[in-house]
Amino acid sequence: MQTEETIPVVHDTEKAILAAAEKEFLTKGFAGARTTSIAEAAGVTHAMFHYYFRTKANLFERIVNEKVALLKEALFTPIENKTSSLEEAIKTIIGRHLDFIAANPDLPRFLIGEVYSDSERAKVFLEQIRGTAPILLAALQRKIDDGAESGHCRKVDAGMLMLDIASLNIFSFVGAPIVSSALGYLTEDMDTFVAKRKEENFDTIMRKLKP
Amino acid sequence: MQTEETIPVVHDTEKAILAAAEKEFLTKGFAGARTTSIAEAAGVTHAMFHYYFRTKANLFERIVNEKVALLKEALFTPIENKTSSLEEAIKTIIGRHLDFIAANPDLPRFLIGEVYSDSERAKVFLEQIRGTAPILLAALQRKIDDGAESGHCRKVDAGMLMLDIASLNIFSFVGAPIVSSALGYLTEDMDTFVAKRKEENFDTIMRKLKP
DNA sequence: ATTTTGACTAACAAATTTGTTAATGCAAAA
DNA sequence: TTTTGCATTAACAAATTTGTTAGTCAAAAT
Repeated sequence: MQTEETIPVVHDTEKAILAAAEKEFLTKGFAGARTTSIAEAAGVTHAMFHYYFRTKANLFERIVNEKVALLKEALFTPIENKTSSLEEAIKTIIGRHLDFIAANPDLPRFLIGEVYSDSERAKVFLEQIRGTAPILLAALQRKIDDGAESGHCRKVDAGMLMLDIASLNIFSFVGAPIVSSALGYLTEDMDTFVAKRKEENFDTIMRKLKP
Repeated sequence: MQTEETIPVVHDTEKAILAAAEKEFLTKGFAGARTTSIAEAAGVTHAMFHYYFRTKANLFERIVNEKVALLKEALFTPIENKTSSLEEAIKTIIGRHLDFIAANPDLPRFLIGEVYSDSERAKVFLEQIRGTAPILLAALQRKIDDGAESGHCRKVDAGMLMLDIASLNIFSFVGAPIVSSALGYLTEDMDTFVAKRKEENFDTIMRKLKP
């Protein structure tokens, strides 16, 4: 039995707590999360929580940072490609955004809730947004202006367009429990729904751009 | 001094607690709200909270019910008017919705958060939605189908269109702190912003409907 | 062989938070 | 005038929740 696992397996306790905490925080928010519940879900003593992460606020901050880094990476990778058309650029932005949300369906609601209820705690998030969003917006505005000059599209404000895109993409998930209660369909599998919304939202935005 | 206030002025304590609780619950959610903070904000002893409302859950439920009734009244008043065109109907729906959100800017985030974090507590909300939304949707679908037959618009799904409308309207407010961080404008006064978005969203939806 | 190190537990402690209760004062009814 | 009922307070109680600490145990280092 010494063939497998000669490599030290160490403790997965820390990872278990991290995973449990992520779920607890994302679904219940900081105020609603209980360190005892996290420990219990991780299958360890609650003292272990403090042993590894000291305080609740500590672990919370760590998880927020991790998630924000993920978001930043997914969304704010430049689409500067000179050859790509405005249409392709928008398709890329919508696609990336929607795929990311589908992979992290609890994140939008979580960030919205935390940013509002405590401007201090999720400050990192706003800082990251403020730091990187203008770059993406400037690039998009340039493409729109170019398109407008050659008569291919209307000259719309890139910021407002991004607000439209964000609204359409995010609310499909954030409002899901409410919408699926009002309508019936949405209970169909998520992949189909995401694919449908991706096309739908892209169409909506392109129609808004047409002269 | 007996000229004024011969009418019994009774206690405004109850009202003060109600007002403070509404603010606390709407901004912090059930988990984040503290009964002591509510009492303090209302300027009364925290025992008064329990004297008038027994439990935290009690008062919470009462406020949710009140808000949901308000929402229902604002949104689900029929637009059945036979004479009105599809365009007018949509303008009415968007206008009503956006005005209501502007008057209750914390409500969407609150409902979304509570519905998700505790499906039991804000159950009333989902029940109201399920009861009344289909009526509005059916009426809207009829108008769309009529318009499509006479070639005035595309035959789109009323549910999906409502999801678009809800997304565009709600997220303008829910995402406000985030968006205003990414962009600068939005710090201008709310009325101007609401008026702008109302037009903008109406335009977006009408473009989606055009053949 | 013994010392040390790190993961871990159980028990405790402190603070917060919700809820209760007995006592007080006061205004209207009896 | 007495009594009744209601709003209010202060103090207490119970439960929850976060955080600490002294000590155990096993494995690695010396």
